[in-house]
Amino acid sequence: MVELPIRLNDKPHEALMSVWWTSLMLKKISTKIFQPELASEAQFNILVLLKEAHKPLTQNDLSRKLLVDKSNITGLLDRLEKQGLLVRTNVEGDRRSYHIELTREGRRVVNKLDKRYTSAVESVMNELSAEEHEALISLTKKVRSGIIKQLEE
Amino acid sequence: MVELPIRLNDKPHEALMSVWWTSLMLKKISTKIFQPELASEAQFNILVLLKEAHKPLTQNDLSRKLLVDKSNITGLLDRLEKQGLLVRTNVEGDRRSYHIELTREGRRVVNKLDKRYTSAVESVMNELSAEEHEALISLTKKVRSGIIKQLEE
DNA sequence: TATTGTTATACTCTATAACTATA
DNA sequence: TATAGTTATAGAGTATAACAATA
Repeated sequence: MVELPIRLNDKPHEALMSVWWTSLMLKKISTKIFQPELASEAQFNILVLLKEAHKPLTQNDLSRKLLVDKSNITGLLDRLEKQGLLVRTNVEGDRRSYHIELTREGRRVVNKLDKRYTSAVESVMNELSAEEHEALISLTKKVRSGIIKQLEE
Repeated sequence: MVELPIRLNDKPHEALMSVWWTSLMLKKISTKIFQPELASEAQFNILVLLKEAHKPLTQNDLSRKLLVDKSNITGLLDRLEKQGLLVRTNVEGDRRSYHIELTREGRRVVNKLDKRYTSAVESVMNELSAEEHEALISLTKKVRSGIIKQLEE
């Protein structure tokens, strides 16, 4: 799996597939890391977003940031709320919306997973130098801006 | 979404998350590209693997190459076979196994999607130069080798 | 009229374990 | 005993459309 499972003749395609397969593998280890506290990466993404946000987020905010439809955000939050990791609170001035807030337990869990996750990340990313980290950031950012254009077409 | 939705203080983590979010976006466009012929990226991965393979593949081969459990390969192939895109044929000398082969229709579909996919890839990857393609390939390969080590721990 | 969130529906994928047939 | 594939099950994510309450 370090090598791509297929051979490609053109480099742009190979580069994209290389990103793709890397993320597929990332997904495999992430599943291990998040268990047993969380069921999925989607749940982790939500908790991290809530943790890092400097202001309260609505379900709509989460939907836009995570590219997940609002109808599915409802279900994701239901499961996390049921586990006691977050709560919906009323928004003053807009009775249609909720602010999503981590509970104390939610904060504990996300911090714990973040540690576990960060240590796995360190071990993985030790393969690369500081310059290579920078390069990878800048290259994938370019890929994303290509994707944005593609999405707009 | 060109910018990561969260700010990170350390570069290795940022680099990994950048790969992660890029793949999340890739997944979004891939869903568009595969429809209506295929239901998922998992199905496309199987067809591409079959197309590129230079020898017949068994379900076990697919399972190992795609990191998908063999029990789930069964279901994936069932759906693709039902659509007439592939067939299971007996393997001479091992009555436990099947060789999975694309049908004429399967070949037609994978070629069609591959074209659609390739043209989207080109448009996305035009953002990068030839040298950058090479760099991205080599960097993500390093990340994968880090992941392999992590998986072995 | 537009927006926020919910409900309903119907697939698809995934993880796990127990099972059959064959090697 | 080990291996290839199937079956069964339950949980989780996704896409889509219709809906209620509020703005």
